[in-house]
Amino acid sequence: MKQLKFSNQLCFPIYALSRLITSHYQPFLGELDLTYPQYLVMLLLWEHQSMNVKTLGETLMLDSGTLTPLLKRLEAKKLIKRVRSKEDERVVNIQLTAQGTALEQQAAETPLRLADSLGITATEVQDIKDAITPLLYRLKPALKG
Amino acid sequence: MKQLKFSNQLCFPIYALSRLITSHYQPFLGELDLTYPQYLVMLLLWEHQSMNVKTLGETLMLDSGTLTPLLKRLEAKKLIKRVRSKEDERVVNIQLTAQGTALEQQAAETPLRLADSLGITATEVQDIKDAITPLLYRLKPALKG
DNA sequence: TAAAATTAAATTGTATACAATTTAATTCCA
DNA sequence: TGGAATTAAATTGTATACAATTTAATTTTA
Repeated sequence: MKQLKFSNQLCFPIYALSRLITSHYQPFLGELDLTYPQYLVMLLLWEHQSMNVKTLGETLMLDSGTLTPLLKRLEAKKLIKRVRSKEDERVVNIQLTAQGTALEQQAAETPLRLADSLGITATEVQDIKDAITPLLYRLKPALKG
Repeated sequence: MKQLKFSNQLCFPIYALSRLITSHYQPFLGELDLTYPQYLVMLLLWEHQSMNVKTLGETLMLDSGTLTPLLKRLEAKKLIKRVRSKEDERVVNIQLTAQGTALEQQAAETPLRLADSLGITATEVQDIKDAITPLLYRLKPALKG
């Protein structure tokens, strides 16, 4: 097998699928005025109320160079507050505003609308997760799925 | 199942894995002075000698807004030439330079080195491809795998 | 055949990504 | 305990992504 043949690459389908799924999110996230990475941050905050930048970064595998400006944009939209910790002044805690909390209701249908848009079944979701999760965990042991 | 729970999302593992694999390419592609998207373009050109921007864009699922500056950077590195078609002046053909052709030799070990870096087996590669390809094709019928 | 529609790239503007460096705060430890 | 090492964010700089618009060339069609 010719290793350099484009069609033999594994990474391209993953890279392409990632962008393709993100584009399917766009109409729904557009209604919420969120980008996909912003939506991931909001998902985590709806679940945990407050997280600091480091923990967000570990969970999303994004560094402060990506997160700091992203969080400033969420703050500008008044969805979150960036509060420097009293105990450790190096740490910035990200907290939901009332508006940010309220957005969860509007986002409630997003996963189902996305699944419908992708035309994907629960079985297929599980098959894909089962196939890629071992690799993901092996490459990034710290990641909490 | 709470749909908005972060851990229940399908897209995040794909998004994270895509970036994680790209980061594993980095040391090898760095030796070639290529980014991952630039490497994908070079893979296609090594296989097809010449492709126009539209065809590259269809294959990689990238638009001219991404490709035009990327191709200008490859041209600046003297790996490709951008030649406007005589038959249809709207079309820009991308051709390998001698230097771009020669780079294929240096890149020859990249797929094996990546597989080694990921610690992935041929079986696992196939499982992942099998799991995601149907979805990829369904969402983007034009894509040639 | 000439205006209308379409097409291929390029351009513009916004938002990630990420390496590398910087800044400021905290922890280590001789 | 006080300087060295470490840590958390922010900053800087480069390179994607992609929506929307623009430009120029080609094709359609009235």
